Amino acid sequence: MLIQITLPDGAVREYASGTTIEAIAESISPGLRKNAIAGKLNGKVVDVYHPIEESAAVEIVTLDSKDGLEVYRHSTAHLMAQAIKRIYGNKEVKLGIGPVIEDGFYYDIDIVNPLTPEDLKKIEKEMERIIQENLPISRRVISREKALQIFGDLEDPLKLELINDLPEGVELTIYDQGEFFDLCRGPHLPSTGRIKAFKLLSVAGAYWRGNSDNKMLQRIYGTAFPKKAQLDEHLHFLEEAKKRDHRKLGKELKLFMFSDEAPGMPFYLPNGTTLRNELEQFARRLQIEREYKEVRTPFIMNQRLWEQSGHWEHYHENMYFTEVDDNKFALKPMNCPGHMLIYKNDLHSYRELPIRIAEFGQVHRHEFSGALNGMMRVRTFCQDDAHLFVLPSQIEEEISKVISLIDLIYQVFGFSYRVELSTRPEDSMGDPALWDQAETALKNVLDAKGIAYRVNEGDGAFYGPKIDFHILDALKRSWQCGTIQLDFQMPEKFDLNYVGEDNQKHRPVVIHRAVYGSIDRFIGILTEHYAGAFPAWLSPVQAKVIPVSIAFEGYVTEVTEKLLAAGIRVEADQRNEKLGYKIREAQLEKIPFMLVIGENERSSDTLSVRKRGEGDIGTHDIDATIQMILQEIRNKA
RNA sequence: GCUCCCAUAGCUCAGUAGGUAGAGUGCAUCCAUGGUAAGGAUGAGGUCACCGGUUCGAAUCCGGUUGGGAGCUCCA
Repeated sequence: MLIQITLPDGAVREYASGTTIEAIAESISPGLRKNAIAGKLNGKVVDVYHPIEESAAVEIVTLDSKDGLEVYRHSTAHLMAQAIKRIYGNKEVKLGIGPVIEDGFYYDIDIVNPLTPEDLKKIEKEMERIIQENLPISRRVISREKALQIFGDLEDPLKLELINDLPEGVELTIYDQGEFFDLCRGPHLPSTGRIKAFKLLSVAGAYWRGNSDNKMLQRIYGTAFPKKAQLDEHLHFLEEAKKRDHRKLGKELKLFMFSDEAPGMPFYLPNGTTLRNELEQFARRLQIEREYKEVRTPFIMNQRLWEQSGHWEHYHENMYFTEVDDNKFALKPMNCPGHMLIYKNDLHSYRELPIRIAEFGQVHRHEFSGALNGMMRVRTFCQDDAHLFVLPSQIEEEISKVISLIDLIYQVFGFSYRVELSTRPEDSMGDPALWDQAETALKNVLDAKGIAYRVNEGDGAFYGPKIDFHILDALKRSWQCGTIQLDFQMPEKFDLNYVGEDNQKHRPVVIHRAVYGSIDRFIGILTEHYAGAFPAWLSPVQAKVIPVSIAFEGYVTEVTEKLLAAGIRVEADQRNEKLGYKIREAQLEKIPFMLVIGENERSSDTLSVRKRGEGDIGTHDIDATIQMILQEIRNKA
């Protein structure tokens, strides 16, 4: 019987029923057959050996595609599992799950002895051996009973649990390669010899199925690429990313420090304080232009306020408490309740709304010790927070304005970002109908602005749905920074109201928003983003005056004072060192402008300018240099 | 919080048979007075994170505590 196969280019070819992806690839070209590692049958990824009984749309999957790479990495995970079983014993190693992730794969295993980096090397060697053996990888369908029997014989409780949890009617498959087999949906490469370049990266603990009530397994991370050069490039990227680590750069550039006396709480050194002040001032100016009013609220407020706001119920495990004069107080984990009190301090008319209250609010949250990570995850941080009190009819316009503000600010840093809409979580507060209304409002704005977004079902805050802005850092990790949250609950809890046109009381709606999110974390992200070479407007020291020798002290002082008077953050390096030495040091400090002074400059009232990233850009007179630096600062480039 | 790893001079790190510590850099002093990424000499600087145990003797071995790292979980 003949069947018709439709290829991606629209061509239709006839084959005998029972043909395979492999055979179809071969019929197209021998090269394609060599490169085929899987196929897509009506959009579903399958093995190259998969028999095709009926007419279908078929696509040959090669390593160049995303699907192909995933198959490749998945097979590498199996290869690793096989190597581990060979080394440590078939029954001694219990396999959990071994999925493909962003830049590689991992496998969770249960094994008595903790694995060390030396073990990883041993496993890699064994993996190489199995590649040499070029074992064919084949698929077989088994019944649920048979699967339970096989993994029961293997004494592998993890796989048995997986099998038992698979829904009825699902086809169970096992993939074999030599003596090794694994329960797996597949598909996989045709044989182990197809794997060319891989590397095991690290081993760490991971709870079985991500639940801390379950047993802790060992997770081995690895990565694999079709070509050695690609693997090398990836490993090189990881090295480069390490050099940009904000914890390392923060120390080197003296931006901030940490102390055993306050784990997870950053100390800002003078350089970091300058940077942070610039970030705050930048946001502050834009907010004033947009008619926000800035406030400050107490760090510690009575516990009953937090009970009223719902934070006690939903958030107390992350809060710090204290007792003073027999009264219980809490250190604020969020700024909203304070802003609610400010709103209630006055009677408001509908004519006043929207009211936009902003605060650079320092909050404290008790994070797990194991969750702390430099500036990225801390226990006290400053939010560039604001609460907008609006009429229901103003919701969409106000949200639209916030989105524009966020976009404007991110553009200055050159960040690309992703937008996510998070909907009602399980422990939500309030009427589901209000939630639906709020979610619809957020969707409307995003759609109207033509912004692409992903929906995260159930990931909203307990008081309302939110739009989150995720930026991508140098390590390609995505960080949630900006957020816009709609809140119908807080106005209820605090009995907020305004007097309407009808002279009656009405409920305003609250919009929470942040752009940097955490200023502290934003500084961490910026440090990695710029690799410590901050643009002039953010640089703690914008210019350094460097004399060729101590003979020019007077002129150096004169120049320095002129720059200071122009508002430039300048330092003079009057140490009795050689020019090259001082330049090297300023270079390591990543200072944007070095102003070199010697006899030529003094006698002509000029400066020799050395610009970061460009080198010596020649001699300029003092005022022109000042203007050039000021221009660069203003440009924020 | 949990699992594994780590903690030596301000910083980056050696110290791999248990015999009370070393380099580079930085710092101080002196010499050298210089033109775009490191001139030379001398010197100061350490309860080897903390507490306890084993031992004649512990930076080194064992236990605990604190802090850090890689993850799990949660979030900004």
